[in-house]
Amino acid sequence: MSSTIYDIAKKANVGIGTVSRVLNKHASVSKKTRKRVLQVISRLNYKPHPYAIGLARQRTNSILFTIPFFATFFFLEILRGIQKRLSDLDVSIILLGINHPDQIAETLRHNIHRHRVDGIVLCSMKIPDQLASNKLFKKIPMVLVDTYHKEFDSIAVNNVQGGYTATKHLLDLGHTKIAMLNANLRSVPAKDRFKGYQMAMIDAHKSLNEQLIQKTKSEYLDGFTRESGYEMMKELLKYGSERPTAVFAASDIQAYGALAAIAEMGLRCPKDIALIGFDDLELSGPLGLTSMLQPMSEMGTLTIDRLLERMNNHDLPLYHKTFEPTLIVRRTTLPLGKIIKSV
Amino acid sequence: MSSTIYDIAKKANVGIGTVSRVLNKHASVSKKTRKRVLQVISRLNYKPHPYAIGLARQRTNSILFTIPFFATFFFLEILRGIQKRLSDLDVSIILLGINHPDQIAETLRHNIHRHRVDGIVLCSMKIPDQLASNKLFKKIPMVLVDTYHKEFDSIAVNNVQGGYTATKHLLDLGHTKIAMLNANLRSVPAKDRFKGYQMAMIDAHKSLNEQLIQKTKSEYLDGFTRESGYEMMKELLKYGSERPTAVFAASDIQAYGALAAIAEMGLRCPKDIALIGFDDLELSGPLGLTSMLQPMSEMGTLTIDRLLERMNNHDLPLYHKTFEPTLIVRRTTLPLGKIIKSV
DNA sequence: TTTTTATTTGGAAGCGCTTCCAAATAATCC
DNA sequence: GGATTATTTGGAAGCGCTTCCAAATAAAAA
Repeated sequence: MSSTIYDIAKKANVGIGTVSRVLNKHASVSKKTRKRVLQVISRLNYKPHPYAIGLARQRTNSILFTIPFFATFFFLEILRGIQKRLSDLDVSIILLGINHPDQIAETLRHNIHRHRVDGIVLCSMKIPDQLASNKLFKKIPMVLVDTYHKEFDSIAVNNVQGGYTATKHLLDLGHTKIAMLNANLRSVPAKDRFKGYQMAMIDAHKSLNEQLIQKTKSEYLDGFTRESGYEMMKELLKYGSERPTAVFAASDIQAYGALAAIAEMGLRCPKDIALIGFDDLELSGPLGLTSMLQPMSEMGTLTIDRLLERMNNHDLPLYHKTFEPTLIVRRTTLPLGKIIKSV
Repeated sequence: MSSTIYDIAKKANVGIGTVSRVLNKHASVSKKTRKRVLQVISRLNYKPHPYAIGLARQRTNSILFTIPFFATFFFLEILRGIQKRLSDLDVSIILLGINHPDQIAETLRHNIHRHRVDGIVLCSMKIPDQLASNKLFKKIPMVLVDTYHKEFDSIAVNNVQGGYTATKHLLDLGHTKIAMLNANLRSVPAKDRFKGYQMAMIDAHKSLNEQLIQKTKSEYLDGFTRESGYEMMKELLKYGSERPTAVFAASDIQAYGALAAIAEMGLRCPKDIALIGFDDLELSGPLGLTSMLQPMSEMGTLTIDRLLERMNNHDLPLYHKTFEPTLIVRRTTLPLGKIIKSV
């Protein structure tokens, strides 16, 4: 049906080797023949068969994009950055959601063999040392995103700093009873943001009140869900007059749930409770939620650049890049007195 | 590096044909040899090379998932349904965003050749007759989602009915000055929802006030954006006391923008203005937005089922399925007097 | 037992490319 | 001019599978 390299060779009166050389921009083809071949190629609207290339070159031109569970906004943004970079390169992405952290090594191994990927992007999951020492993972190029291990390239956000900045922002507004709505601590970002919260509180000589530190009960998505935020906020509001005056949510999506819980009790942000999230999702603007911005799309493109470099040269020195999140102040943490009308 | 079918054949003392037959569950292999081969396969942790299979079978096991522009929530939900169905089948999805409707035919043609996909899913775009009559598209299995053309299989939502139901809901609440915030009419769903609006108004013997019918000025995403909804709502609010008492937005995302515009003017939903959206996105619950629910994930799985069937048998009769959207009533259209506290 | 028929098996050819080596051609030097 | 070297070219072999046909084996019939 489609034309092949043989058709091109015949029509252009050259050998298949020459056609291949033209396609791959090898130097040793005379200008004249190159032009002739290119003409035939465009006349027949010829496109090389990606699988044949993959088979012959012993590469699949595909990478494994691995995330915990399935699509949340954060990963979609990263993915968008990755796709932007990859669309020119004929590299395809195989999406892999990992259900349980214990299965990382086994699931990865299985999919590496099954899809014969050339490289791996691994998001937000703690890397067990046992995995790092496995020879299979020494051989295949891998870049970590939003997590860290000393033996692999990594692109991350400084979540500790972000947690610190967020908490500091609340402290600066004069709050002292500051609660945190956290996610499951097996999630690296959750743990780090919590660490930042603790550090900021300690630096400000505030006591860490266990009552104000909410832990998610949900397994699903590591607790990075609206429902989880809603539940935890409900808990905090049960304290009545003892309730916190400010809340740091480990993610915007949880903050959305918290907003709903607050509104349901007839309370207002920031008059009754100040609220800050993390991620700066698209809807945080319209909702007026203060948040910590992460350059997710940029992280995605950088990830691919790095992975491609490593695929080309396996012996590159390790690379670790950390982005600093930026505080975006909106209605939910306006200083009292400056409050504008809310939705 | 990885083992091949030859390695398996040698270790199991059979020919490569037999190994292939075992892998593909062909009948004519004796139980004894089958067992022996399977043992070797699992001992060597052998996985067939997907590209070699694709090359030999003359299929790529991939489909093209085509959407206008890039990822909005609606497509993500459809995609989720599709992935659920496809994960078992070793079929991969190539995502393709089309920037301008005029380019559909050309972009599709280019990508069909380039990726050699086995099938196509095409979302929400009007199919030019010129495309339908093209022989390339007669040959390759294709399923339309959220749009219709008599010569292709299609899975759609009854947007006319949805628009009608939404408008009727507002009419039943006693509103007479009902505005519509629309998207670009080249979008099939936008046009149909508008048609439903018109029909409901006419059936209720209400006049169609041109002033109350807002058309998007935005090209981006066909105007299915928060910004567009915000702008259009602003326009409506300029009418002062002449402003509508109820608004039907062509999508939830536009309704979110409208909500912001309403709040900004110090008005409240539903006290001052009742509002209904379309899509029932995840955040419409927490925001209390009344909306029309579409079974998107279900549409996705059905789409794939249908596409696979057609890939297996090209001569199947045409199939058209229409889902009815469901009205989900929330705060923004509560009858006056029943209003609960808002965010 | 021998023939006939049904079941199982082996492996060559082919899918569309890349890559390598040897051969053909062109350019340079004496 | 011929000898030498550099550039360009053709195409066989191989990537890991499927598929088909012919051959081997087993089962059934005579």
